[in-house]
Amino acid sequence: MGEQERRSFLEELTEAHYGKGQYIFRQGDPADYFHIVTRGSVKCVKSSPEGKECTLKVLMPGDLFCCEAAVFDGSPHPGTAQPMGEVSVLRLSKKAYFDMLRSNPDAAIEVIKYLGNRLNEVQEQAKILALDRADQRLATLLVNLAERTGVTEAQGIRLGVRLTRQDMANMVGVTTETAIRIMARFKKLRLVSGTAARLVVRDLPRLKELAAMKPSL
Amino acid sequence: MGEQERRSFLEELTEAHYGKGQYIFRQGDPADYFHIVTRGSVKCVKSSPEGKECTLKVLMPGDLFCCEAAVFDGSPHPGTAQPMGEVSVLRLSKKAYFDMLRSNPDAAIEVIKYLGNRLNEVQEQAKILALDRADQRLATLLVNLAERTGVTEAQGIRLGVRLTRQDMANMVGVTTETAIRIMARFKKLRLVSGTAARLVVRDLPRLKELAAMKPSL
DNA sequence: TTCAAAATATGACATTTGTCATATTATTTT
DNA sequence: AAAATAATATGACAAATGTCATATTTTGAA
Repeated sequence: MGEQERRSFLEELTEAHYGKGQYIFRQGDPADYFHIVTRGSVKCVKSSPEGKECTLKVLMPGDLFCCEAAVFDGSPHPGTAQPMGEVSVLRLSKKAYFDMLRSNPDAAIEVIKYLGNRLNEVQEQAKILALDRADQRLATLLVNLAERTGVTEAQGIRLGVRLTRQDMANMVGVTTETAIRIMARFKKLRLVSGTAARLVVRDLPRLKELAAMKPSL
Repeated sequence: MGEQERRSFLEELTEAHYGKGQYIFRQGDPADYFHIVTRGSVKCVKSSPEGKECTLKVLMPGDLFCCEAAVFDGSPHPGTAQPMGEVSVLRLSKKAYFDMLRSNPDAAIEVIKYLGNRLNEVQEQAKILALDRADQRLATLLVNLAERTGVTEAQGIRLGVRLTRQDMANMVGVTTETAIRIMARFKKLRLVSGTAARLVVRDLPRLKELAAMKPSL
């Protein structure tokens, strides 16, 4: 890649900031940009015709969200991207993204790797939704978040994202009430503590067991 | 890409055939090849520690199955690839695949497009597993298969894949009994007819409605 | 601080789905 | 054709999860 080309990509790379209550894009919007999270976290949400919502993924800094299919074939965004607090993202126009991939095979391979990982991740998630009970799915979620975003503290691992029971419910495909009841059980068993703003995983190993176990506690 | 290079890729491209009862690869196997289906259909299956199974996707001719993450970072196959009847696949070694992507940006972009579409597909599937009832999920499955593999006949659209109720159950995350009961209901409503070897969708529009509808029939 | 809104909690009950047992019907194989 | 196997069917009951109502607590904003 020549200097010229590199400069032209950089010119098309802009940073955007979003806050609570805003949307980066919404389900059905035209897909004109390729995005990269640089600060904060972003929720990827899909909603059904009846208004029920499901959170597919929490993107962290470094994550791409391109909605590839949409960017390439001009179809609308299949879901909504919603900031969780203050967020910054880099945006690259469709054309610049495409040119970059064409002229930079290494970048293309990185994107392939990234998409491959995401694909595996979602397939694992689909398996869990298809086969596991609600409490197992919730345990799996807590384990993943603890490992991906957790900060070790005196009492356990504090999650790096603010998550209400409703958020968790949307991530594992249950109602808010069910999520609340299961979390109450987990709290009683000293597996977790705290709520939304300060959620702590106190017993990772037992949560992991529970995620793979038959009988519900 | 020079003639030399092209020839070297082709040299590494071999065709393999599989039949009923065999495996193309199994969950946990090392991932050494990139595959393309050329004939027949292939089931992608994941199983849980307790032995329950879930079918994530039926691959048709033209589909890639590379388990990208696995091919790139040397991790084991995250699932099993199982022929449904007689199947042919092209296999390309890891190294040849990688070289091909590096030297051929257009191919890399095609792979990115393909993976992007797959990602959307699985995310849609996850949404459905998270939010819809069993009968809606089954209706969605029948609609998709009718549109993807169906052949129009006098009585309706005949599916191009052999699918037992158990197969369907594994695809939508319910037990075999539940799939049987729901299919019995669909049959009574004249939405479908036939079993495994000869499954016919008789009323696509109503199945589509049902897939998006609140009350169960 | 005080008030309003959001989040968590809990009970009673309905619905959905799973489990297990057993029977019947198709399909393959011998 | 007969036997064996696989697939479909159905009932009775148990377990998981959803729904709706309402209360309490926590958090954030005026």
